[in-house]
Formats: sequence, C-alpha cells, structure tokens
Amino acid sequence: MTKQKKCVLITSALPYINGIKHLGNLVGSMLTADVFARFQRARGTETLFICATDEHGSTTELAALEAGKDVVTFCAEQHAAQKDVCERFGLSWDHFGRSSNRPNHELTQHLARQLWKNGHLDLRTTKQVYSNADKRFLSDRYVIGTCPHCGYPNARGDQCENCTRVLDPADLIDPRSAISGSTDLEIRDSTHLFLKQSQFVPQLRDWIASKKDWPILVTSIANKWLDEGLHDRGITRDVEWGVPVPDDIGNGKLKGKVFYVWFDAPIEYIGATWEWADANNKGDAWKRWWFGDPAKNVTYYQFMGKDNVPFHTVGFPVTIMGSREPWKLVDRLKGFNYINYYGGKFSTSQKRGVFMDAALEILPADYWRYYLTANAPEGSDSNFTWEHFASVVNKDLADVLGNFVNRITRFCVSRFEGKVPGEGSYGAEEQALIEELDTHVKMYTDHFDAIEFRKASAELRAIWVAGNEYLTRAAPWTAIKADRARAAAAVRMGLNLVHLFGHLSWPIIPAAGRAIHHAIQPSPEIIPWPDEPMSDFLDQLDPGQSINAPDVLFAKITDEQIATWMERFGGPES
RNA sequence: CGCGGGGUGGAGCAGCCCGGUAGCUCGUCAGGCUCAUAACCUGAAGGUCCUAGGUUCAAAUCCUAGCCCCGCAACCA
Repeated sequence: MTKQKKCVLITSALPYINGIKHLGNLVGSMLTADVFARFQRARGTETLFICATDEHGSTTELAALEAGKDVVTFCAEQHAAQKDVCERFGLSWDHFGRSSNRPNHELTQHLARQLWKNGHLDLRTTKQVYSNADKRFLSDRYVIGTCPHCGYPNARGDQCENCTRVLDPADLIDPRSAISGSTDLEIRDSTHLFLKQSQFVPQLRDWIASKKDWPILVTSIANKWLDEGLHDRGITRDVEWGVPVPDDIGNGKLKGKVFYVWFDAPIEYIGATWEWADANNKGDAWKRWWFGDPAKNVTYYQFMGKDNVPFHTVGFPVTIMGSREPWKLVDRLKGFNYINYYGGKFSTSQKRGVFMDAALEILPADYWRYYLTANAPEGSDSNFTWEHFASVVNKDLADVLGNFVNRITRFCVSRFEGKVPGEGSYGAEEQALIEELDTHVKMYTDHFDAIEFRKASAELRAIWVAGNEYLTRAAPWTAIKADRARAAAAVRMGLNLVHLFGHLSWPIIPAAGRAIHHAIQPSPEIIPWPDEPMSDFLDQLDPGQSINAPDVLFAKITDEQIATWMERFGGPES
C-alpha cells in the first residue's frame, strides 16, 4: 500500500477583484484554507494551495469606470493590491492567479466546447434592457425605477429593497439606468447560452449524498437547490470584460458575447494551477492535480463562505460532469457562515467593519489569524466586537502563550545562564505531563483532520495552559533553593514545551510560531508537525545549548486602543 | 404556509446524529504562588438547556406544534 503518497489540493474561494476584502471574507475562505494548508505541509503531505482573483463581469467594468481607469489596468492594480495584503497576512498559497489570464480562457472555452458538443447547452433568446446612453445592456440590478407595489422610487430591477418583492425590470415605473441615470432605455432581444442543469439533478443528488463528512450547512444548501428543481442557467452575458465565447459554439449567434463570470470563475481553480506550473517551469505538472488517473491520489479540499456554496455544489460540478472528461471534483467542501460586525453586516460603503489592509495597520497578522481561527463561524454566524477580540487576544495570546514563553525563558536566563540545563532527570510530574500532552496533541491533530477550526484552536489553547499548569506544579523557582537538579529538569522541560508550542502554533500563527521556535533553535521554512511520542519530543534539546529569550511576543490591547478603533471603524451605533 | 442555520448559567460556545450525573473559554468572588506581560495556578457561586405538548423507566438530546434571531431566495459578485 505504499504505492503513492497522498497529495492534498486546497483551493479557497476566489476573492472578487473589486477591492480589499474584509475579515468575514478572509476567515471564510483564504485564512482557514491557509491554516489547513500549513497543517498539511507541516505533516509532510505534498500540498498545493491555490487561489486567484475573480476578475470578470459587469461589476468590474463599472468599478473601473468609476475609478476612471480602463478595466485591464484596474484589474492589474487591484490584483497587485490584494496579493500584497494577503501575503502580509501570511497566506501561503503556492500560486495566486488571475481569472483573466490565458489558462483560464483556454480552459473555459474548452469546457464550454465539451458541454456544447455533449448537448448540454441551449441557445435561448431573452429580453434584455439596453441603455442607448451607456451603449450597453443593463443587468436587472442596474435598472432603477419606481416600485409598482410600494411606490419606492429607487427600486432595483431585480428586487425592491423597500418592500423586498422580487421584480422584473419591465415592471418598474419610469425605469432609468443606474449608471448614467438615462431614461433612454429599450428592450432588445439577446441570444444566450443556457446550461441545462436540470439534466444533472439525479447525478448531483447521488454525489452530494455520498459526502458524509461535509458540514450540514453545505449539504443542506445543496439539497435545497436540488429540491427546488434546478433552473437551466444562462452562462453568457452581453458585456465586454470576460472570456469570449468562441466562434464554434452557438452557430454564429453569440458574436461579441462573453461567458458569465460565475461560469469561468471556478474554472480558474484549474487555470491558476496551470499558471503555477508555468511560473515554476513545471510544464504539464498541473494536470496531475486535476485530470485522470494521476489525480486519483489527490484529495481536493475547497474552502468558502456560504454564499459560494451553490456554485460549488451545483454550478461547477455540472460543468465538470457535463464535460464527460475525468476532471477532479471536490472531495471535502468546507463552508462557513458570516461574521457580523456588532450584529450587522460588514459594509464597504458605510465604512462599517474591518478590512484586511486596515486590520494590518493596527495589529500584526497573527493577532487576527488567531482570533478569526478560534472564532471561525462554523456552526452559525458569529459576531465581531472589539471587546471580544481584545479579550481573546489578551487572554489567550498574551497571558497564556506569550507569558508562558516569557516566564520560562527569563527564568532560564537568570538562573541557568540562558542555556538548556542538563542536570536532573524527568520524574512523575513530567511523566504525567507527557501523557496529558500525548492526548492533547492527538486531539488537536484530529480536529485539524476534521477541518474543525474552533475545536482545534481550543485544543491548542489547552496545550498552552497545560504548560502553565506544569510550571506551577514543578515550581522550579522553589525547587532551586533546595534541589538544583530538580529545578534544572523542570526548566529543561519548560524549554522543550516552548519548542513544542512553536511547532504546534505555526499553522495558525506562523510569525509567532516561528519566533517561539526560534527562541530554542533555528526555524526551518516549514515547521514540521511533531509525529513522535511526547516522551521523545519533549526530551530532545541538547544540554548546554543557548536559547534566545524573546521580547514580549504579544502586547496587550488597551481600553484606549479599543476606544480609538471603535471611533475609526464604527461601533455599535453606527 | 419559500428555504436553510441558530436559540444551552452575565457574554461567547461544545454537547444533540448513537437518549441516562449539563462541559469549555471569558467575566464575577475567594484562596495560592511570586519565575512571568498586575501574569500564572487552585477553588466557588451562577443554568426553567426558547415555549407548549408527546414518546420513554429516563430528553438539552427523539417526535409534533408554535415563538424569536440571522442568512439566502439563482444572472448579485
């Protein structure tokens, strides 16, 4: 059974190109995917972690217009900005691609051809609102007018936000363009490709039913869509910025049209892997992660917020199934709920909530990484408040972990010349600790395997606490008065614990994990998972080696800071 | 009757699938220690497990009905 090692492919939902993401977007896809990827790498699993910006669609065109830039420049700038802030958050993807790049164009066109060839696409003519002033088709939400039901003057063509009724743009009284305000609108016929999703319901149902280890959130969203009957879905649009529909699809009736952004975006998971291979001169190596027999030893994990679930449980799988080619389908799909900000949604326009760039202006990435991982919205929506954030950071990171590292290393410096003492030997106290940690480490590993971030974080915290409990019991500061050897053994164990904490903390808080590990010895790029029994792991430091007592690892958050940040980011009332 | 998630001591959560002394973190109170970032360790107080029925020897856990909060409702990314 030692034929081929298991490989792990991880993708996080693609952040939309339009602006820096907020903490909710981060925790629901990119951050948790990163923690999981680091865990897998630490264990020595061959891991490929892929992400990209999702760039197409009318929203991008309009955002570029508003920014006064052409769409190509706009996307290039936004991509660079997101890449930068994500890297500063410690996101360790193997490649961060772009859905507008060549590989995605080729793959999207290829898969569409397969669907066309296999009879899964239809041509249908739809009525679309065309704005003469803007010289473009308007999607429903870009048509504004008076709601026929409640008289609200700024109802959108898809739904009236005042009375919440679903609308058709043709229902609106005095319709106008949301872009220019022009009332020079007309209804035009437009031909589009429709993906016949309804044909795939039984196949999808079987596939979803086979996924016993997916979160209930994910399977219930998927089943809901299937139960309600899948609509055939338009996969082309009358916009400029997207993957062009090739001439050989659609009997020449689709000139100038592009694929809908939701059709091409998930394909970019594959496209970005191709980009990764190109960037690293690996030729066709991307295929072994995605296609045919070689991909059978790949376990594929997807991470996303709940808003993305339908497109990954229905839309993208239909594309893959309909191609009738052996592309890889997701094995484990981890979906997240939302993080709210003082009970309300994060909002860019109202400046409510915390965005990634601003978060890093006020605190290092690890503070956020720990808080968000430990409070990931797995069971239900969770709520961000500055008070809660400060309490978690101060208690867990500063008091429990940071203080532990500080107290033992300082004691070692003051009483043992900053060197690992070799005297004495482990006794009953150490044996009990070793047994306790064997259990904790196993549970911590199991929680990660189960992709349970809250539970994994709680277990990690329990491991840190076990260190403090041990020190109190062993009390080397008392022992040293009567029995230097006993104190030496306790300090040696304490330093071994610091070493262990560096290893175990690294996936969640990589910079701090590295700093902690570095207190004991030089850190490798990937800090490996402790696979050996704790009896070995906690007895491996060489007596006489020097340590580097670090400065304070985590500064506490003060009440003044909380007040300042509430003012800046908006608090309960705003 | 659109759909899904949630409703557990002051706050945030686990437990519910596979019924059987209600567990964790924060906060509060008391004690200990003094190596440490006024930190750490120990102990205590505090709960109608949304409501009302039902099944059962036994229900937070299963069934039925209702209430409340959040999200989604497909061309919005």
